[in-house]
Amino acid sequence: MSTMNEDVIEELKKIVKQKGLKYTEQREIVLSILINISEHLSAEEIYNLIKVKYPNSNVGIATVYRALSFLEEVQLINSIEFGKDGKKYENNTKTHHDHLICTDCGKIVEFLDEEIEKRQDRIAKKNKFKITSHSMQLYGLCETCNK
Amino acid sequence: MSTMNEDVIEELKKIVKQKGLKYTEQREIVLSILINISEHLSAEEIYNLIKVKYPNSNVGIATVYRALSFLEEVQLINSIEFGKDGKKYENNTKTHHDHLICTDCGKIVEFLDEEIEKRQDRIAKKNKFKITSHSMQLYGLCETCNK
DNA sequence: GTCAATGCAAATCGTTTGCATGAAC
DNA sequence: GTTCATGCAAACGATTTGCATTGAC
Repeated sequence: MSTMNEDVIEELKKIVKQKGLKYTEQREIVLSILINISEHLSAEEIYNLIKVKYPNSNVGIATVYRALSFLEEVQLINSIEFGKDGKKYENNTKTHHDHLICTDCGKIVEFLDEEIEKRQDRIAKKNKFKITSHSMQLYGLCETCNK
Repeated sequence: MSTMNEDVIEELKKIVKQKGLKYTEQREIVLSILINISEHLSAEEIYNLIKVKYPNSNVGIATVYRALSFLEEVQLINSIEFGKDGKKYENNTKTHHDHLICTDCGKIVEFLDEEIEKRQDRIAKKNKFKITSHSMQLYGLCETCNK
């Protein structure tokens, strides 16, 4: 385990204590899965990974959903709506970015365009909206699948 | 009924015939609903509207879903993923646009920013993706809900 | 008459909930 | 010991499917 990962776990402990809640192995496991993988995972994929990586633990799918909601609420992870592929989660240590998604093989490329971000803010302002989040996905075929 | 609406119905008849399929009242009703309303509707909202507007017809919810898939496939309508609000449909007579969505009252503002569109294409090209579609939603609070 | 399209009910998928039990504090 | 979190199974909402029937051609 890297130092960074332990930091996030410490952060979780702090938040849980501060909220007067209880620190459980299950929440730590769900967070660990997302910290140690760079992919975007669905709740079910996380559940399956837990069964592989922590075979001695007994974590129910409902607990995975509950842990994910909690972790998102306290901003330790993010969720992204991947259209027909449903909701996926990623850890929140990375900076904001959007996604380029191959509809054939599922490959995902992350990108960030400052100018687009600025223009989004401008559009919101023009329409008197206070933006809380945005979601932008470009769907298409990656180089390999386009042959 | 305006001339434009009848045009779209004619288009549907043409497509159905060309594909060797059958022209049914149900498909026409679903398309009519979307043509005559400027809102974004879910499958269930369309189903309920049919019961109100065409009380003598007997259209099942399954047929609504099947008609929507078909109409989207032949590009007469579009669907948009509205995050937690699910999938919604709109007719395809309008030009491409994105959405600004109020998470409180559900208000939707459509917008188009040429520069953003251009930059999206550029990002795709740089990553050797062939874009087929994109989805961009800005979520936030509208003026009224932000008070 | 043929074959696609329909209505209905059952099935499915992803997610949430109620509740009795177990674990953290 | 109290209270929160869990596992399990049942419930849920949205969508899909199987199948016998109907309707377009």
